[in-house]
Amino acid sequence: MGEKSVQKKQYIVETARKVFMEKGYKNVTMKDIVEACDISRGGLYLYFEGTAEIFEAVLKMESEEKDDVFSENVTEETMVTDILMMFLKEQKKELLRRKNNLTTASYEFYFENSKNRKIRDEYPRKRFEQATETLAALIEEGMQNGEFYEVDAQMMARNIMFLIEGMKVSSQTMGITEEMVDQEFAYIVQNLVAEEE
Amino acid sequence: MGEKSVQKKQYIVETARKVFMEKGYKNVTMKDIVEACDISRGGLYLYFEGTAEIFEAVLKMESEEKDDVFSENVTEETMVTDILMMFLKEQKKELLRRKNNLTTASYEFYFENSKNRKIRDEYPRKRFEQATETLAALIEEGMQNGEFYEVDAQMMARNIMFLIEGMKVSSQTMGITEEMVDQEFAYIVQNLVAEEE
Amino acid sequence: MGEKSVQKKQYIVETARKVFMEKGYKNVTMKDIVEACDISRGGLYLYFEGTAEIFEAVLKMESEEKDDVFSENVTEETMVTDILMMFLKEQKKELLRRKNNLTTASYEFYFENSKNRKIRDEYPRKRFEQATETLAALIEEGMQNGEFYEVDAQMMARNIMFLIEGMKVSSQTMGITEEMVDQEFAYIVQNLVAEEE
Amino acid sequence: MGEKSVQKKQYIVETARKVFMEKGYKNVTMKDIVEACDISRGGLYLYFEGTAEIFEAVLKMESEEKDDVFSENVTEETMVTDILMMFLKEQKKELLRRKNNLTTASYEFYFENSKNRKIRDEYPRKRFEQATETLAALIEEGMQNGEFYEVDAQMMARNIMFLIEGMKVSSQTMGITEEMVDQEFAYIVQNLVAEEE
DNA sequence: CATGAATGAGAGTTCATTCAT
DNA sequence: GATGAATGAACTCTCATTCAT
Repeated sequence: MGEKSVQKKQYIVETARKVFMEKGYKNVTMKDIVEACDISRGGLYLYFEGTAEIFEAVLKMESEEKDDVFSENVTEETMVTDILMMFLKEQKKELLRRKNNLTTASYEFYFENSKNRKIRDEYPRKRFEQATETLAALIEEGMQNGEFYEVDAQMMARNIMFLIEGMKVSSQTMGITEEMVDQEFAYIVQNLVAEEE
Repeated sequence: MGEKSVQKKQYIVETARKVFMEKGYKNVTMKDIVEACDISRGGLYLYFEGTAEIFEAVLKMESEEKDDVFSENVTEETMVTDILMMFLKEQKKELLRRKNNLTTASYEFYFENSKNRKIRDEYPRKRFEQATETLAALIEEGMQNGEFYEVDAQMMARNIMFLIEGMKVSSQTMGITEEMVDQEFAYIVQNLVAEEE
Repeated sequence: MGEKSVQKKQYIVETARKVFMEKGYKNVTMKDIVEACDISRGGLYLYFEGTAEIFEAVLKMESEEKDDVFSENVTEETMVTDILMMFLKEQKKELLRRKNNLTTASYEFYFENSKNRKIRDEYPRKRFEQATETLAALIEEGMQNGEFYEVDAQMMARNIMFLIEGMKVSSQTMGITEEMVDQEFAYIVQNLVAEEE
Repeated sequence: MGEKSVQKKQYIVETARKVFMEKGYKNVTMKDIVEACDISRGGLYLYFEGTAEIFEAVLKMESEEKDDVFSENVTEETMVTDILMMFLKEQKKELLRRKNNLTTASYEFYFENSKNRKIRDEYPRKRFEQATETLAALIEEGMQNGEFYEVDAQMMARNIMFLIEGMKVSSQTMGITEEMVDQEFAYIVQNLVAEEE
């Protein structure tokens, strides 16, 4: 595949991403994507075999682009508590974002492929585990420099991740308010950050 | 609709329930249900206008049948801690049940109807809020008789529910192990139940 | 068929008539009539084999009930011109009646059965010929007592009937105004009635 | 839609036209047209959304193809009376044509859409008014050069059109004979054309 | 006579996928 | 590579008609 083809593929993935954000995963047809991309029906099939493959490409792009809040804007001296705060702020933003949100589509895709080990391991699990690891490391660090209480870092990290996952899915089903997010996040911080005296 | 019809409607809902457990919500067609019920195409339409209506009937049935763990097997003298344990055990059972599981279908249905206030309020929100209320009342009681630490009961209840929600959705996407459930639930108990001395 | 059955059949025909006025002929299903009559599906089939038979019964009823403007309110001394005027007035009323109008349904029924000699002869042709005959007789009479010009009565009658037929169908397709009807009828009268001097 | 598609669309319209002539409007299904055209089910939907759209295309084609008897075969010196005769002859041919006749289908279509202003104005009304205008202009001309009696041209034209409309619909319901047409047309001519002396 | 649940044929419509150009 | 017309399978939904009660 030449240079040009790579660009076109990239273009399709980016355009399809918007469609998935709008309509979820299962509601999107090849026709929808063809129309959004303004390319030919046959043309799309030259690059992708179906919506599943396209959505996987979207997920791959997402995970590559993902800004790592833990590495950005962070210098040696940044306090661990501040990094945690930034992480939570970022999560809050995502939780409350109504549009430009790939959450529903992703869940639908994961459900559809829950028996496909490759997909399951590569996307939802990987995402969850990586975040958990990073968070655990952060907590560890916070504990070491006395910012955080002594806890089981791994355990705590996973707990936070499940909590966020629960809020994320709830935001797509029953809806959640900013107040609810704030309360939950305050609870996390309160259980973690040692009060300065 | 006569006596007989009510029975048949009930039969359809029960049969459809199995189909939804097997295939999720969006993958199920009227044809699937017709075949599962072994009735005629037109016959099904006498009772339901489409899969959405059938699924709603399934949800309604579910919520009516739902065994209330808080009220069963509970006498005046049962310790609050034990009731909590029973609740968590029940949740664990549901979280780990691979088959006979309406979770995926429910999420798909909620996603599909997330902009439909009636559905959103009547099912996912109601379910969440009722469970939260009951749990909060339980925590309150545990606090009063000294079994539980002093916490913000409402807050704690919601936190637990989001956690369970997170685990529930994770069980359908990346999968979770019994060990993970045990750890999380242990964490909950540890944060709540005052150790006897 | 007993007394009671005759009444029920009559009731069905009358009710169906309203449905046909509302929806035309081809758009009406057995279901529509069952619902309008509030009887059982099977019950309707005891009396009629299908919509065609019902509509024929409606037509039969119509032709029996039809008030004969030529015989009502007419005494020996009534002027022929006045009878003509009454006839035209009656036609005008029918032409302009938007609702309670069986015209469209009738045409649809006639079209459907245009190759059925029995239907064709019994309804549209009979209706047309009877009206033509009566009109011709009237014109004849008018000519004899000097109220009307000398014309070919048969010819003139048929001409008038075709004209009315044209306006009738036009009223159901492109629509016609009261003014148009008045002009056409004035033209008829002017060609027929000798001016008194 | 490319060159090729335009041809195919044209082909569909022409083929469908025959089907409508055969079966009327309401009796024709997409399947009928698919089979007549010998194309695939889905293929037809690439060009038309339903029978209504196809029939409208047929009507459009008809009105574009319509040979204008007033402009053909007419030189400066042709007598107005002769043009009128040609017009009536043309009408007669149409009235008596049993097959290849779109009349029934058109009426059915107009009935179905009688509340749709766009359709009503664009087809039955336009057709009627245009014909009336042309006829009125012809009569006017005939009056000016002394071929016709002095009459209200507009009035007369409309009268003739309603008469023809009445015969047209009658030909589809009760049926009409050549003799009847001749008599009516003779009557028209007699009322219009001044006898040469 | 009367009921109304049940049937199954058939219409409408949409989509993934192919293939000649 | 790219196009977009074409296909046909699959689904939704509605009705006329039957039949056990």
